[in-house]
Amino acid sequence: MTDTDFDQPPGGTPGERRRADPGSVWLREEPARPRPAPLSRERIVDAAVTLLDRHGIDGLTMRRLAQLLDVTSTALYWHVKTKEDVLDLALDHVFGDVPLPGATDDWRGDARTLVRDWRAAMLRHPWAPGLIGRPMLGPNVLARTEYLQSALARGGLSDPELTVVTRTLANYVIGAALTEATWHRNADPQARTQARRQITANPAAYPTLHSSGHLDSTRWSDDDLFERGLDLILASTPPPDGDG
Amino acid sequence: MTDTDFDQPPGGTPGERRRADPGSVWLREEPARPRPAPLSRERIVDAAVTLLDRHGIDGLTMRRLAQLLDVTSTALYWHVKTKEDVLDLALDHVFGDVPLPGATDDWRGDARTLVRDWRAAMLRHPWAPGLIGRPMLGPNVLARTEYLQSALARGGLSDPELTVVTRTLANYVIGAALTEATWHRNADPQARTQARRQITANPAAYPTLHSSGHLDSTRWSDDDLFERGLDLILASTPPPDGDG
DNA sequence: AAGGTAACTTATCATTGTTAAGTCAGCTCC
DNA sequence: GGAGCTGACTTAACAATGATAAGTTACCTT
Repeated sequence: MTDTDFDQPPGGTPGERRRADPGSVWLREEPARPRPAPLSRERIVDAAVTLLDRHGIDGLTMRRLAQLLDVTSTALYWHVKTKEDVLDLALDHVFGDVPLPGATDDWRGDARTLVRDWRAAMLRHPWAPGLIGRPMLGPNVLARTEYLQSALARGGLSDPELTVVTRTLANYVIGAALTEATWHRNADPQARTQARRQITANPAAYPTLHSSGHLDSTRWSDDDLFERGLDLILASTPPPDGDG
Repeated sequence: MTDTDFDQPPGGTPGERRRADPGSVWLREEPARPRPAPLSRERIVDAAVTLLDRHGIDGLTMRRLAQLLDVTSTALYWHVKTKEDVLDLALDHVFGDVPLPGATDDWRGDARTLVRDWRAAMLRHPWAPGLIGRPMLGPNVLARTEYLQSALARGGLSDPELTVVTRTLANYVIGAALTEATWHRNADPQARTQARRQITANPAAYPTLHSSGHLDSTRWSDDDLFERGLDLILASTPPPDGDG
């Protein structure tokens, strides 16, 4: 919490347009940037993401956000109706980072790449998974889901299985990102080790977890586990010569 | 938000031990319950769950919680260190509701039952999935994970696959509960239909989603889809005569 | 009866999201 | 070219919230 970027020395606020007492004309600097940048909704979202990345979900307050933009907090409400709007926009912004490459012959590879990037985007902004829990209907999300499902459709999936696999993949990536981000967010890299101690402490209560090295990040890499889980789901898709 | 159980008429607070001005002895009711119930950590958690079920995550404030227990808000801090503690305990409480039946011969059925109940417990308390995002290390969670993994181990899974399948199932159920609870929480049953309109509105942008009836709850039942997704993951486990 | 301590209550804060009302530049319109 | 409108802010202020510090009371022990 003791960080820069707010709590700046009260004498400062560098290149701003403070009203103050005018004094002599000669001492007044010419209004080089009387309106440095018009403060758009986009700039607000960018700043919000920056702040969220730096200080987590609790670190985003309207006042800090405003301060980062060199504006009063109430100015934000001109461009945005509520703080929840900011969060919604920030979340959608994250999904916009997931690339939508062109479809190739390898439909399975296309699906895998999308899901992989999906997870990566969320892990780059560990606060994002925690925000899922409101209707994710941004055009960015829908577009990615469309891409995913169309790839699966190219693979021969149809009617009920198509929806099942699409949803399963989506649920899988959300769940994985959410749990991984939880560890990621506790900046303390020892947090997980500490957690694991709970299991190693009494192996009698958790015999299987103990011997399988559950939560043991030295034994299992999250990336590997995710990829293998992905294989597991995609492997169940019909072989190339499926009917339909 | 205009609901009962707070906003009770200011004259009321029925059977409480208000100090007030003593007045005549005869008018004072005898102290039938001077300490109605000692207010344990358990009672706090129970009340918190009640409040969360009724008013969602934003409806839980320390003051309302206290009011429901007929106590001042600061009294809670004697039994609990912070509000986050209350949330952690409430979340763990939910997982405690997932039954842990004895292991049967049908290990696949055991795993399926556990995961199914896991999801059901979260959907019974739609605020719960939103709270995942803190180190879920309560003994209840660990016990259920142990049960799940031991069932899979009985099925012949070992070393890397065991961890992969366990995690995949956990991620799947978390993701499913989270997204489903999102719809569930918007009490408006039309919300989803309204959301779907976004797809049906321009089928050109979302051809596959459109023709597959994505989000169409009249076409797909969430329960069915979940069960099929579960089949999909469990089907990839080795056949009965696998090596090991 | 004395004293100690568990279990509260009464005051009180700082922080937060948000609204209402003022200000001020730049533009249009007569 | 001044009047007035409006977009884009600022200043002031509020109610709600999580939390702390300092009382206060009931009960239990000695």
